[in-house]
Amino acid sequence: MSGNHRDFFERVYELVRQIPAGKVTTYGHIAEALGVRSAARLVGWALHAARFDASIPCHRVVNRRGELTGKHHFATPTLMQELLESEGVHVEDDRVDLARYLWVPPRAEP
DNA sequence: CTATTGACCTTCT
DNA sequence: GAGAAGGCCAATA
Repeated sequence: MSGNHRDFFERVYELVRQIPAGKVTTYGHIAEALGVRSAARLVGWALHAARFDASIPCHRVVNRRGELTGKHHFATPTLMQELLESEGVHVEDDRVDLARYLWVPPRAEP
């Protein structure tokens, strides 16, 4: 459906909300799904502003290498890993196996 | 108001 | 192969 012409941030929020439990996505894929793969930084900023929003599983978003780069921004540096493992995502060395847990978001409007 | 930074990624040298 | 720079938008100082 159409009609989702909102701010870039809200688009990221909706996409992150659609991430199924036990899966993780990357900033680049979110940015690319929004049609702006160069704006991967904005995704990080969007999540940074969404860290106070418990409705947004920002812990399911990792960088291109699957590293939990934003774990330090959580309430506790281990909260991110705890949440991921709690959902069945095995975290090793602050990293997740993208080949196994990588979830590709549906491409939004072009 | 301008300048700098920021949970990143891609491409060039 | 490794390193450096650029690019995107927003928030903060």
